[in-house]
Amino acid sequence: MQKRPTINDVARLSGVSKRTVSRVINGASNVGKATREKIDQVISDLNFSPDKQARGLAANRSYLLGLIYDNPDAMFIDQVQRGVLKICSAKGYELVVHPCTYRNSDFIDDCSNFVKRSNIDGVIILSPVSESKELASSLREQNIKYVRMASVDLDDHANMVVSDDRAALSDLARYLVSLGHSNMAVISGPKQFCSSIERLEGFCQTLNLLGVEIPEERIIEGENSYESGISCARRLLIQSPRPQVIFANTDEMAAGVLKVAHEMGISVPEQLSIAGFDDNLLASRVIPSLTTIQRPVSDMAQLAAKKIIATIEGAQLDIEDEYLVKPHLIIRESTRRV
Amino acid sequence: MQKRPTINDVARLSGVSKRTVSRVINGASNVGKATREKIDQVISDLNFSPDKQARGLAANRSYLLGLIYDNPDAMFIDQVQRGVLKICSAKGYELVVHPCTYRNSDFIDDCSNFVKRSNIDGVIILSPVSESKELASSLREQNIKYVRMASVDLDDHANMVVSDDRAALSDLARYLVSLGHSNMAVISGPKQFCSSIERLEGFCQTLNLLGVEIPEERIIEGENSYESGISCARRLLIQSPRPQVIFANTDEMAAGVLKVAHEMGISVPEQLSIAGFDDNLLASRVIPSLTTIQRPVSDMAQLAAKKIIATIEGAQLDIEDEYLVKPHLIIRESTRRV
DNA sequence: TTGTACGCGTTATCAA
DNA sequence: TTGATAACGCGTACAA
Repeated sequence: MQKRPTINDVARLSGVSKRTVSRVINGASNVGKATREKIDQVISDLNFSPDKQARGLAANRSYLLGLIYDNPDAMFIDQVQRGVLKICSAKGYELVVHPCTYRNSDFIDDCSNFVKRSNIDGVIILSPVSESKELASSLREQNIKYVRMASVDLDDHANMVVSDDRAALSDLARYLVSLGHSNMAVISGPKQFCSSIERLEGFCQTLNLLGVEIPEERIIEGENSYESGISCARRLLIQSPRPQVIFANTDEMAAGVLKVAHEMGISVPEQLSIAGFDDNLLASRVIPSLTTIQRPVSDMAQLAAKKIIATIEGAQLDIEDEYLVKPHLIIRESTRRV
Repeated sequence: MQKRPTINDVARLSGVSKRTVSRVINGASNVGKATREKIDQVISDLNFSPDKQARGLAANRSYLLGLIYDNPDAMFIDQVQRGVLKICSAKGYELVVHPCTYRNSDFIDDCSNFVKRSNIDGVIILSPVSESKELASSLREQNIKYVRMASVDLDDHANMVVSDDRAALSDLARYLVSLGHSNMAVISGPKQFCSSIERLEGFCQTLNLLGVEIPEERIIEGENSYESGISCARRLLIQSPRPQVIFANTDEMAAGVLKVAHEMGISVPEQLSIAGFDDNLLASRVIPSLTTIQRPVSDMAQLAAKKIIATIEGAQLDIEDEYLVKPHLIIRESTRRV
């Protein structure tokens, strides 16, 4: 096993100083054309690539990107990771993951330590952790660049990728009304998350516009989990008259509703329409498959990666202005005309 | 924003040389007790932690662990990542992820480049990529430590964590026979994966022992996906007499079988018992919920992390001998006595 | 038990 | 356009 070539080897073989090689590596403009070509040749002959450690030590950069999240949806996480990697590995960055626990009291410290220890150049934060003002300001203090993925623009657009959940739920509302429904109920997400509010409001406000009102007792707060979906559905489905539509804040909860409907002998979608959010793996596998809302997760992740890298490298790109993406409605079997 | 403290600051404030501080950081034994305590005090006062880059540059170590995989089961990936992190972040390592595409022709190069670029100290490889002899030897050439997670011990035990799928399927076979079944069918995984073979053989051999034979036309090869489960189930469920049990190599495929049974009006589990493998999210959400086999994924991941770190740090631990874990049967609603 | 001095592979300052 | 040379923060022969 031979040792990795260094910048010195390149310099020696090219007959120039390593400073010049360094210039070529970093794409500086002030290098003679012939010199540059010679060096590029030697680099590719040697299959040389600069050592990240040394580079980081000298330039105070690690070429490492962090990903912070506390999200139970594994499929979402996986899509984000792959999306981010598609961009960042092409630009010479690696991705370091850091799942955490939002509700823990040492959550901020835990994340701060992570960015400190790992020396990452920047970090992408997924919802719902991304909604934490404290985390964002802690990172700002440490002078760590970040991009937050969320459902509301709670920061400079350069630091945000937002999914327009509100608009998506407006679409869902319109669709359900177009099916002739008016007797609806909602299992919302925890009210402390902006995303829950956005979705709930987007849904209800559009319904109001269309002349449909949801009575207060038909809007209950769930915890986004399957079990929570089950217990909320039980409370909703014993009301009389029984709701004919339930929108659940996550597919997991929608699956819980489906389960309860099945237990109670309520047929879906004949007697009850159900809609979820996420386009989780479940959504297409469950019988009947779920009408739901799909965010362009990979696109969002790629956008976030582009933004964080642009910020780190100090590029002044138009990309800073691009920040809003719109989820779209996926109609499956769980919803039907009355 | 103040600058991070360095080893020099610690040395100065403790009134010793940095060589001694270095000894304390790295847990060398030959340091006076009083000196050590003094230094530890200063370190915690300053909230000092050694810079990974500098450390890596000097010692030729990066304190980075890699994770290589090509597995469509996001939940599995997520569990592995969290399991690995539980161990490695406690020991001062970070986790760098690298999803890849096994069937691509440049797969080996892609992974080699990854370990080279990222400077990781070691890598954990998940199945089915872990079954690649070529990847393993390529890593060995590059002198990168690795641990492979698989269903067969295809390497030194120090480099392996194996899940005894064969034994688990033996359990499933016994269980199904105990329910009085004998009329069974199998949708196996792709035959080029060892895991598919292990599961199939574990199942069939135990059945044989118990006097149950599966005719050849009732063992068909799927691709582990939902769609594949659907097409295989169609072929199986038109056979007459119709099989009363189908074991599918993954829960995804089992969900496909469930779907087809539903379409054909075959009630599960009354007329057809179904079993899967993975304990995927689906398994407990689908109606009826799936009898399946669960691997102790987090335990396996933690074991793998312990092993890779032990190898990197040259520790001669007993942990090298521990390598086998056994998945266990989870009985749910999709299987029933005839 | 402790300390001195150098090297790791890069970037950056300053001069030529 | 190029090149000596000093950082960067830490580990480690070697010496005391």
